[in-house]
Amino acid sequence: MRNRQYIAAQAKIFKALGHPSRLLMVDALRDGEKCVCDLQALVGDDMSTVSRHLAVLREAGVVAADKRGTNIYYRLAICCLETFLDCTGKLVEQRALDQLGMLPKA
Amino acid sequence: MRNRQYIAAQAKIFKALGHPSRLLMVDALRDGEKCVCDLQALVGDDMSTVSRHLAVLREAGVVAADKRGTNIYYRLAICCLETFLDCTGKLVEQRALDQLGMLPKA
DNA sequence: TGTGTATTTTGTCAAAAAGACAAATAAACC
DNA sequence: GGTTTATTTGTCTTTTTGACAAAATACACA
Repeated sequence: MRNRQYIAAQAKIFKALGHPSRLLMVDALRDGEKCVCDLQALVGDDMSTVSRHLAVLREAGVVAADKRGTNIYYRLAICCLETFLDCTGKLVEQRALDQLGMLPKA
Repeated sequence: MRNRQYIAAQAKIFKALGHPSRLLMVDALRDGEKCVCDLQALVGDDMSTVSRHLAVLREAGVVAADKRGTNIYYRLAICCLETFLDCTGKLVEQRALDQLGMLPKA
């Protein structure tokens, strides 16, 4: 099923992951759920900015939240991230190595 | 290795995939390499727009290109896309179903 | 060499996203 | 009930992205 709407919804997921702060938070959530305050401390942005980023991730379906006590805890809602992050990580490393390999030419 | 630069480079990959036209092209490339003209026909955008999108994908390391004869052929440069697209696809489907389930409430 | 074809680059503009700050909300707890 | 704490929302400014058109490049081939 490769139609436009389907692709657009998938693109939304990728887009949500396509920001350093958001990816950093998502990456941290691999260790388990965290409250907004934890995530704020992690990325160091203004609280309102963090909240907005989290909203983007929620709307894309990447994370889910639930309130317990005083805090709101976020957790991953996407199961397969692990392998893909490993994969993109390898790609990043490979490209870094390739670029080192290119340097001698200059 | 979860540092900022590394995360940023990974975010760049996600960002590149986070556009409907780009994801559509990437998805099409799962079937094998295609020339720019094929991809342009596929997404239906202006040729210059397609070219820009391809540049984004290239710079993120998602695709690679080589010229043969008159045309430039693009292919996937990222191996693990298959499983992740299946996964995000399932997520999209699940969310669509969930939303249908929500409707009766309204 | 000249010509047509495929692709990329650049200019310009409109639209979307990010970030900062203040204000609002909500819920827990005294 | 009022205060504190955690989070979201409104609004504004700045930055980035995307689309289309026009110009430039590259290059195969007659």
